[in-house]
Amino acid sequence: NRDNERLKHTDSSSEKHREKHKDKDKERRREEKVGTGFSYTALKFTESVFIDNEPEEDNGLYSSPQHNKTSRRECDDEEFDCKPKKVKTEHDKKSKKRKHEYEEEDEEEEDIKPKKKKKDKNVTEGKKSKKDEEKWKWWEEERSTDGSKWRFLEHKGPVFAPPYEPLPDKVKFYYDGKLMKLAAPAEEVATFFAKMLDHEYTTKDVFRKNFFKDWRKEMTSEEKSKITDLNKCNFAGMNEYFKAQSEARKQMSKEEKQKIKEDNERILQEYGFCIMDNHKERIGNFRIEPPGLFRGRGDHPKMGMLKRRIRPEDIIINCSKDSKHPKPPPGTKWKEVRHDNKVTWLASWTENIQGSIKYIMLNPSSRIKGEKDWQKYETARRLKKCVDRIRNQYREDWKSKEMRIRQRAVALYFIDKLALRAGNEKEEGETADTVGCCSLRVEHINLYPKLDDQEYVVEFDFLGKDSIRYYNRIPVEKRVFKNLQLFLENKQPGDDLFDRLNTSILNKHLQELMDGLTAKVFRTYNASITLQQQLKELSCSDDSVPAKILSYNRANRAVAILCNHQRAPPKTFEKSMQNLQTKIDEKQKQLSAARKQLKAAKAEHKASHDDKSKKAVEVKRKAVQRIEEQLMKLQVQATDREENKQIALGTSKLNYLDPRISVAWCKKFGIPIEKIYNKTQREKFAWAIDMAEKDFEF
DNA sequence: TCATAGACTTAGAAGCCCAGCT
DNA sequence: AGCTGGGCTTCTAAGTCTATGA
Repeated sequence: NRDNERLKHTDSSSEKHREKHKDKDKERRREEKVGTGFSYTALKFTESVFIDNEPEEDNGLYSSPQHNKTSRRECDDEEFDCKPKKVKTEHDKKSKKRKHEYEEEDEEEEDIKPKKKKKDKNVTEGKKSKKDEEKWKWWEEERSTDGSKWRFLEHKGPVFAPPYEPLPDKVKFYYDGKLMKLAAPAEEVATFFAKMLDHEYTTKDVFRKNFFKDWRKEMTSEEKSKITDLNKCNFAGMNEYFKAQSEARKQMSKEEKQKIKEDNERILQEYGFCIMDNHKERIGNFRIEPPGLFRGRGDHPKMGMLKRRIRPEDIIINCSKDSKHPKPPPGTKWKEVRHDNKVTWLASWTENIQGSIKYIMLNPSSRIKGEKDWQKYETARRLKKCVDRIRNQYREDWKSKEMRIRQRAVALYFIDKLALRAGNEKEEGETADTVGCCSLRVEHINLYPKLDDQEYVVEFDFLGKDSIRYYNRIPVEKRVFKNLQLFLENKQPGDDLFDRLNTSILNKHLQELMDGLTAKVFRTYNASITLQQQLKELSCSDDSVPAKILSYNRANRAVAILCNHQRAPPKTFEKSMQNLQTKIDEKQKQLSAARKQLKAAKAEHKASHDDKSKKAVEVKRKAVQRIEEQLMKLQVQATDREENKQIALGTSKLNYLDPRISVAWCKKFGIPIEKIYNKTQREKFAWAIDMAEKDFEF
């Protein structure tokens, strides 16, 4: 039912509504709190009103959201848990996987310098320590229990964006038809715009307005007085210059390219790694974001604003006291150097568009990220154990006489059934207007008591994270439907659907249901359980390897659809599909030709019965078989690609699917892990690849 | 209790790069 | 040898959720 059409931008006609009523809502809530005793909504929830409206009909049976059919209800099952505080005991008791104890003191010096010489003899110096680090199995070691994230941290600080290089004089900029030479600051900002000329961003009103406002701030007073209208600016010369530059870069000789590559590699080796607790770890983003024009997604009110250049004076460095502190570039200072081992970042700065903090952190393959990731899936597995109880509970709560509890229960049902995000409140005017579950507004749903042959259908249509459209029509249980009707009463399109609920209330409730439970755990849980279920359903051990992989991708796709992970159809999609089809057609022709030959060979053999013709038949038979296989492979590829047109598998693979499910599947069906995880993914999921056996159950 | 700051995960797009083709 | 399509990597925005402090 899902309409895949993307819509990254809706008209904002509802905005005014929203603004108006948001205030009203808040007032209403406040009023109630202050304690006038009751509000109009509270009044409605007397028992009698309730019973009148809703005859009991709960038979206790329902098909659980998604496909999960676990019958286990116990939540206190003391299986392996990933929480640091519990690790010690559980490790000792339960985990057979952790192969050796971690002895802090002894290891202090060992691993910084590679010590395992045997295997590394023939490896070059640079690769030696890397090889060694790749093999570090942090998942077999103890975890800290005191909330500290590390004991030792040393790094060289971030790499700054290269300074601005003024344009050569031959590059012309015209204002109102007249040649103008800009001073460096204004010129730099102008180049940001000029580089984007082909992008549709630059045609948008908001973008242009924001850009122009910020650009003018960089101008000299003389420039400022002259340049008053963006429409009179001619950036074409600059634009061409940059195009020529990138063309020239492409045309560079092999040697030049090689040199650049080597330079990059050197920077990576110097700045791309840090030492955390005796291990060399890869840093995720060691380069500071260069200045440029802010590109928000969807209808962002701040698009086009100038993202200013970050200087050493903006940077806070985090490292251990007893480490070699990173040096700021000559003649500069850090904003601060601190030693906070309760956080994982190495450096941070405050960004000027939203005023939020940006961080330099480690790569997903690092221990610190991996542990957290592992823990995330363990929490989701704990949810699996008690999800039935929680589902029964929220179903009960649909009948509550308290409005806030009903809203909470219906919202939770959506989060569970549809894998919606929690939906924090956002500051208006600061970001694009997007919503999640708790922040849904009346205008985002439509109710259909009957639609086609289905009853109680809810239609969702809203922009979610990244302004990706969520569109779905889904039949719900009658009680949910009735509740929604109630929530909608006396509301305007811009009002909150769940006016008595926010993410903080919801998460507090979830925390009471299960330790560590928050809204997003449902997404992780439902994604992973769906993958496991789909894999079970779709895989067939008799299938060929490509067919099995198609099954895997389909299972992955089911999850991506559940989580609404969309992508813009690749620009070259149609063409590449056509190319593939041509290949298939050709292969088909080849096949029928080969079959004909086989037939002829058979006839020949029948007539002569000699050895030579028998061999010929065999040869032809083999050929037919080979071509059939090739054709099948192509057809599978085409199917896979077609089905994937607007669906992005990467996000779920990377963030929602317990990698142990995939690893176990590979082992069970004899698929090499490389077929489903590329190098980066294998690095990130090294822990899972190492520990999951074929019988792993999520 | 509430708003805000801070830390960290999740997200799609853009750009790069290289295998496989002509 | 050059071209090109597509996968991989990088980038950074946009979420979630917790901590903090008034």
